[in-house]
Amino acid sequence: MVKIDEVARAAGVSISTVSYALSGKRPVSAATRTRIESAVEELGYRANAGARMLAGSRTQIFALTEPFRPDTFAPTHMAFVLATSIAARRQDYDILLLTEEDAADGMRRVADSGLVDGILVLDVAPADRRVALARQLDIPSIFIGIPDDHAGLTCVDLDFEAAAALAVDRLVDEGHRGVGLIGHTAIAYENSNFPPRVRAGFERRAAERSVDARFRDTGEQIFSPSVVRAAVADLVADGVTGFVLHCGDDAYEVVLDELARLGRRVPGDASVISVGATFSTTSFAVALDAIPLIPASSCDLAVDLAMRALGASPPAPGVHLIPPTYVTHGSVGPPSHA
Amino acid sequence: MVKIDEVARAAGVSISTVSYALSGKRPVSAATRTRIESAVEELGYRANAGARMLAGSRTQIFALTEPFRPDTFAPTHMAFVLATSIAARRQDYDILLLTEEDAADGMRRVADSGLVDGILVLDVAPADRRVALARQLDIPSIFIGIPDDHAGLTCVDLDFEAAAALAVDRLVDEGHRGVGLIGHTAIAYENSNFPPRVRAGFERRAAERSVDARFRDTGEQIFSPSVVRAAVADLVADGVTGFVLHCGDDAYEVVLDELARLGRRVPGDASVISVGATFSTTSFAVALDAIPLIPASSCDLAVDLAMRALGASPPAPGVHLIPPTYVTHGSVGPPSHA
DNA sequence: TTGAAAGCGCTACCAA
DNA sequence: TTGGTAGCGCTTTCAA
Repeated sequence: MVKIDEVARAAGVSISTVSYALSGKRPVSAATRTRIESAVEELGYRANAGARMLAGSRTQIFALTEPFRPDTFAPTHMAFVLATSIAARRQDYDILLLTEEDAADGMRRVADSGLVDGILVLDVAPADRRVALARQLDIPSIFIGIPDDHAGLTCVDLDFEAAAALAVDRLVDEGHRGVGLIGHTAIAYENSNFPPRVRAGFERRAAERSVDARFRDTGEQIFSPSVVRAAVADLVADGVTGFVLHCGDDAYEVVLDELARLGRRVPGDASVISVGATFSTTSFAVALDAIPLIPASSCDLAVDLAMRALGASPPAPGVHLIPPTYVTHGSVGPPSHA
Repeated sequence: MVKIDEVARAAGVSISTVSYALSGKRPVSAATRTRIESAVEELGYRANAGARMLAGSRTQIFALTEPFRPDTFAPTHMAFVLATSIAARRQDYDILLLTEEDAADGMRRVADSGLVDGILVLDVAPADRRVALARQLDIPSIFIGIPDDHAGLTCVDLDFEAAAALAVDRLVDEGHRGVGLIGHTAIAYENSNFPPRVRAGFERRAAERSVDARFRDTGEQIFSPSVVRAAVADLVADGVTGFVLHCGDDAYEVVLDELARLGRRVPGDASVISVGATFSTTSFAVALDAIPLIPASSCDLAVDLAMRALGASPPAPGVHLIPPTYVTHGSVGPPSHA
């Protein structure tokens, strides 16, 4: 382990100059900087993490808390973890995983020991126990997702309500008068924060546009193909021609298959829009129009907010909603009877 | 942030006594220990992580490298990350995530900066670039999975070959003379280390037992239902009555569905054994006998080896294979024509 | 059984 | 533009 004094000696400067050259917190002449940089390169110097944490004011680590629940959709979860890690590395930060049963213990531990500079909170529940804790800690927390009680918190998320409303608008603009939302499992509406928001946006905009709106979930605890088939059949029977999908990818398959079985062609007889998916919607039997949930968008912003919270003028707490974007793939058109 | 000297003052002892009472590295009288512990409790003291890293010899952090590839099976991956984190916490260690494109950069960075005490390597490829690096670093690396070239490395994994052999034995013992392995996608046999090991164990034992062995993958790059259906149909036509499944859970559904469509009842006409699954095999149409891959087994052992590698007498490098366990659920019986 | 104090390797203040 | 050095909050050696 080469230390800073060896670099200083090799470059013929003082220790402090090496430190400043590396941190950029003090001007260093070009010539000196070059000498230092090549010394660093040759010796393979890397500042000791512990010393840096102790002497400096930053640990260069963010904690990421994500309570793995059994009903968690793994691919989406992984995508967010990955996106967070990438966003953090871009700012020279590392991610420390907090996956204990009691996430609160972990948060308190890393905050009180000064191990991390901030906490990123994933997989937020409507009534999340981490909310109360975040308010107590003296390091900033950024929530990716929006708990019911978010006063004083900094939250980041896709504007799910706007996304659902946009989907309804798109369908109604096309002439559909009956729209249906195929949602997640019933339990997801209790454990997660965003399914209810999609449903609310969907129903509100449908009411505003005076169209008939139906909602069906895709199972009780876990996804059930038969529940999905029944839901699709019922909605079709009720005159729904515009479908909004906000569910797992396996449910997508079933919805499309059931529509086909019922003789409804997409987009001829039925139009379909995916809302809030992290997976590609182009590899199904029909490529689907989508208003995607892009993990990188949320995570980049979250890390950015965390960085700013550590800065001289921390931004005020508040909810940061990311506007939805619509991607066309040809699964939406006017209803056939129109 | 309460510091150690405040605890010392509150307990009426010296700083060093507090440190020793907390670390247990020096005997402390019961009375003194009690006073210190209550002071710690009351003040909410927690040792500063940076100071500990700098002064001590341990950082209490392990890095976990896991290059998220597009063909990674997310649920399994997540299960391993979670199991690793839990195992680490049990030893009072935290997990730092390394998910950069170039995992090697991350490994070198955390090793050279002394940020972590060791590295746990996940999702190991047969020809893994992290192998060469692990040999250079001066902190221990533990591989969860076995690369082709593992000389001098410490590796942990389920004994996949023995697991496949055990499945074959079970089927042959029951009277089956034709066995088929439904494997992962073709690309997984290049990118991952364990699918080839299952296949090898399967084919070797089948040869030893003089039964006919067939192998089919479940798609080229990604899982394809039609490929699976064709595979099952072909194997059935070829007289296979004993099926070994080592593939994604979505392929399981298709295999069982296709067997049903072909009029083959399980276990009456065909017997099925799951090998190396991390998901439950009891919630399919038929509950399946299984030789599961238990993430906790591998990860507990890996963390244990990492801890020992940091100890006074580090264990010699080597491959640690975990013996397979067979779980009966009623999907195996004698073939109907026997 | 306990205390005093010398570092651990940096950062950043104070000088020059 | 650069250097000297006092900490940062612990751990651990040396003494008592």
